[in-house]
Amino acid sequence: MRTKNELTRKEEILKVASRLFKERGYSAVTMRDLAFEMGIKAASLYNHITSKQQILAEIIMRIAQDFVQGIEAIIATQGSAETQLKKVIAQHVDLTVRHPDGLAALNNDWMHLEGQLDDYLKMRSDYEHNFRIIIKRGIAQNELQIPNEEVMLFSFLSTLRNLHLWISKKNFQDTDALIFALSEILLKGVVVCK
Amino acid sequence: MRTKNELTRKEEILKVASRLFKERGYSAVTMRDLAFEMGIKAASLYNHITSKQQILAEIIMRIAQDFVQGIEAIIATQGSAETQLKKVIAQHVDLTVRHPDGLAALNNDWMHLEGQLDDYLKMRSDYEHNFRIIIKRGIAQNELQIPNEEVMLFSFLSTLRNLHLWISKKNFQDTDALIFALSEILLKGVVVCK
DNA sequence: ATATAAGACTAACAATTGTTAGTTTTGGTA
DNA sequence: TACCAAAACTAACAATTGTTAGTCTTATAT
Repeated sequence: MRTKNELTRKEEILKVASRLFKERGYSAVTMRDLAFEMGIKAASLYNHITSKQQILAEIIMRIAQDFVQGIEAIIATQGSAETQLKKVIAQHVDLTVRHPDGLAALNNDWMHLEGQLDDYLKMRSDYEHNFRIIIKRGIAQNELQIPNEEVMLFSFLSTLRNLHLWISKKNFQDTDALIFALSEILLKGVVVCK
Repeated sequence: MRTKNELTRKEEILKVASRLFKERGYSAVTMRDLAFEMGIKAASLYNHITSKQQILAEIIMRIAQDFVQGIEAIIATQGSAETQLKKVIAQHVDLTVRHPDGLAALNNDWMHLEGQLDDYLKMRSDYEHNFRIIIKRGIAQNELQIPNEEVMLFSFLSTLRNLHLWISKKNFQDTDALIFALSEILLKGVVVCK
């Protein structure tokens, strides 16, 4: 029971911390804020975690790992570039649905990582590298038609990285519908095809 | 000369503050950090500004006003929905080029506004309201073909709001080229039209 | 040259920060 | 029941926070 409860309580802290980091940002959340939301005193947090910094690192690095592993799996499949891009979109939606608050922290507070900042930056550039591979293959095979690869990468990632602002909001119901709409809008645009 | 210098010095503070807020976020920047970057002591800042909070508010509200006024002017023109959307894109690029750091602060730190938070939120929802008007008109006139209006709004705004991450970066040269590429990608998508 | 005011400075404040040490409470197991 | 460890507590710390009060410096306009 020791191990099980320890994990549970620590996970609870990470969950509450994610929400607070999303609402106010890492720097504006104090250990006393976090403790209050947990219904305990600040000093008690340290029975479960070792530092505020560790909380942030754990929230961010777990999710970052999921993304990197995910896109590597997608690259390994044999689909067309369009199919792979749809899978990337679906992965972003899926991970955002599962960790909406954590993704906000990842997006907004990664620069407050200390010991693991370099690791994070490496993972991010690996991810973008794999994204570019998909794009380049699509262009080479005449599947994609893009005026500027980097602008496309930026545009896609801007939308996908901010999904947490949309999900965990008022009228979000259907994951599959969101994936479909996003795929259509990102891949096929919005103006009527002439 | 009094007024002129006062403005200049204060503007200098706002400019340096914008950069620091972009790099670390409002809460993580101390008045001593800001003063150090200005080459003076923290207390001296208060000869030019009244509080840290006022710095943030001034940075954000000025830019927010530009956006609201800009989209109202665009709505007032007679162009097609596609033309108006291109103007919205161009406006985002233009304002981001002029205030890249300020836009980061606006995006990331608006929740730390105190007295003017409600004003800001009203301006943001006004802006989105006007954006929706353009979209709805385009749909009504069969110019736009969209599976989900709200997802399209979200996708556009995610990209446009994060332009500061792209601009003020390595290889950015040509504003017009960026506007063109963004318009193509956002409006016409990336897959080859069948 | 001198008056003036803009704008820098030093020193200090009360509050808040993350964290530690040491102690008590709690609840399940022997 | 007695024990034990998990997990809460109180109290305190050194550092840092935004800000104020009061003083000195500097440069320009008379």
